[in-house]
Amino acid sequence: MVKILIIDDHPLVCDGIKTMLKDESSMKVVNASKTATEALFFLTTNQPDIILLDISLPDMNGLELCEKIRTISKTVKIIGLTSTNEAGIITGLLQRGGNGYLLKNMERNELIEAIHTVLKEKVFLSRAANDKILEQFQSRTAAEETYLLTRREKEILQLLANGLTGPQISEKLFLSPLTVETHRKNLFKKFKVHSIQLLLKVARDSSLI
Amino acid sequence: MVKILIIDDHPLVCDGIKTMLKDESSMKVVNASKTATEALFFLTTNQPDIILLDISLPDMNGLELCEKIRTISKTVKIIGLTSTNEAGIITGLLQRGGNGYLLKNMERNELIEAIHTVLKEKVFLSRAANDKILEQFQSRTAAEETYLLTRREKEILQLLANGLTGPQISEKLFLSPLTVETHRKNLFKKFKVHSIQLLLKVARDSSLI
DNA sequence: TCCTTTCTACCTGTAATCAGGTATTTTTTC
DNA sequence: GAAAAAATACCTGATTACAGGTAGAAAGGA
Repeated sequence: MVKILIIDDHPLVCDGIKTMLKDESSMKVVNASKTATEALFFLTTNQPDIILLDISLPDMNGLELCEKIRTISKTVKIIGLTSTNEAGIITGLLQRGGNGYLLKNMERNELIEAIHTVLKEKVFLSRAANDKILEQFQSRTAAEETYLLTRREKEILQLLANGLTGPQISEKLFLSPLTVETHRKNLFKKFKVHSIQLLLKVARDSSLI
Repeated sequence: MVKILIIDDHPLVCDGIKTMLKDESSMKVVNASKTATEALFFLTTNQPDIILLDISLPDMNGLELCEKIRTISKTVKIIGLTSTNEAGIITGLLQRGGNGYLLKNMERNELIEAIHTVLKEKVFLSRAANDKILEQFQSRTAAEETYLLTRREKEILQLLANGLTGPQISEKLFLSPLTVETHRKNLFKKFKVHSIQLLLKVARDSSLI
């Protein structure tokens, strides 16, 4: 009997998962915790095989909780659940000992498949999660390839975004003000702008700052 | 028999609502549409009493769909569903003929109460939604009271945020460049900054632009 | 109708930005 | 070790931003 712990503060999600699993005679939802604290307490006396873990909980970040659970149990399989498909969260979860990732708009068969996969010591990523990681990688790469900022340019850009003036940046980085000017002009050329305000606007819109 | 249409692309949510309502003998979920298109098609031949409407659908904004549904039926009660508690969405829904608003982390009794309330021709807002509207109002009021920008100052601020220079703004607003300078200096004084970059940073952080 | 607020415009002077480059040194890559 | 890239710094000149004000007109409120 596969024992499943749900950690999610949305009753809809918990009820939905129970409904999806009710015909799986080999699987049983043993608890549904609404908070990280509740879950951790439950885990002091219980050992589920699978944890379905919402990434955004009221009292703790899901990634943080994943890490804590992993120190408590090396063997429990942790599948992340979230509404939004973000590459950073996916990789963050896997780096903290997570075994899989599902979006809340999953279908029943996908949930079942995820559980079977992680029980076989494999990592499960939904197709959407896979696509998102790839897309994000390509997108960031494209953005970085579009502008190809050097190390110094990135640094100057960030300091400009923080509101520093050219002279202030030259003082901070121990450079000649004229050097900072040159970097600024190089940034203008790369971003095809003619003012610091527009430079910051485009950079912000491109998620570079 | 109260006929309920669910419009939501998350199977978990649909299953969860069905589970919550299964003991309500006077209520029946007659359909669960995953997209706006599917819902609108369903509504050509069916007349539910209640619609539980997810605000973010794959093929249409929920507020837009609310408006469309309202042109099809003046009497159906529409309760918005969303994960995030945003005052703008809440008021937007009500302005488009919605009858209520629920967060997806609702409990079963809250869903039941919402349905009963809107059937009595009343507006239902969850406590969280009510609190959010009040908080947002207070927050914006506080921000506006803090800075007390005049009409022209707000205009200048927005144009600066769009990347326009002083001379460009003077041309656009048919003002003397010196007038724009004065407005800019007044903004600096109110925000206690000494550069346009910092002005925009603070204004952005305060959600004024 | 008067007072207050907002808007408009001006002044001198300094600092920073912007443009359009050139050129040398250092670091990185092959 | 050589070539390429990055970093550094410089030049003249023009434009814009910033500072610290003053002052009158128009609009709004009491």
